[in-house]
Amino acid sequence: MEFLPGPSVVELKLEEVLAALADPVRLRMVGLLAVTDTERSCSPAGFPVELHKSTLSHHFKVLRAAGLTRTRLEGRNRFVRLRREDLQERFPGLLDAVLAAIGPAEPPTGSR
Amino acid sequence: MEFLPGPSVVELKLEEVLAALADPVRLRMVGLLAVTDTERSCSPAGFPVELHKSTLSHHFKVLRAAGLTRTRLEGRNRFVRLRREDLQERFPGLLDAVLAAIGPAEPPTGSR
DNA sequence: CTCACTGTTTGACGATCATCCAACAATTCC
DNA sequence: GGAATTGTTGGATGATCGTCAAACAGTGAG
Repeated sequence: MEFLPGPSVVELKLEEVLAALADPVRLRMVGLLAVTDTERSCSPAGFPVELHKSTLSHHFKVLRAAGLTRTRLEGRNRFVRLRREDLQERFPGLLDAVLAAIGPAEPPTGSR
Repeated sequence: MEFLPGPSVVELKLEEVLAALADPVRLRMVGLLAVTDTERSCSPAGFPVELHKSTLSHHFKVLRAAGLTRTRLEGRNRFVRLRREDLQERFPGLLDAVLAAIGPAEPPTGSR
């Protein structure tokens, strides 16, 4: 099981976490990840946002570099999930407050 | 008693609050304001940051526009304070978590 | 081995940001 | 009334950001 590198718990920086969350696209991605609190494929099916795949890749990288998410490799697929425990340990209550403020995100089952 | 205009509680936007906090200078300003949780003069004496006064003015404006602070006018002086209750009402736990994450800020009495 | 798929990287582009400088504005002091 | 004080504003500057397009890279399927 292989993961892409990211900061350890003690390396998490408040400013980077806040900066990563201060973008509407990434805030929505975090909200979607929080819905099931499990891994989610990086594919457009997993994140219904109308952006170029390179833009999504950029945002995934920012979230990972800030330490908000962990990315696992499986063949040519990437799976990403929130680092809720790590963030809770480093900045207690921060992510929960942000997720509560986001409000109910749309469920992953999309019946439009 | 006259205040500069700012958003009402319901007008507070999560992304703007996070964006305002995602800057190291503003994060420090918020931390300093939280120390005494009272009004603080906008003068350089109240905020020991080595920046141009127009830059401080810019940051005060961003904090106020995001709804993090309220600014009161008194002659040619400005006094600013955190809107802790408003932020707690709108985004429960968010500001407390941020302030806890900032850690102990230096006390306002400066005996270097 | 080639092609398809999933993502990443690089560069270009326009927009936004933080900073400083100079000028300006309102208030206070003498 | 003029000077000083406290801030604000506009503009310039360089840096950063989000976006897309094209090219690239690793893995899987046939």
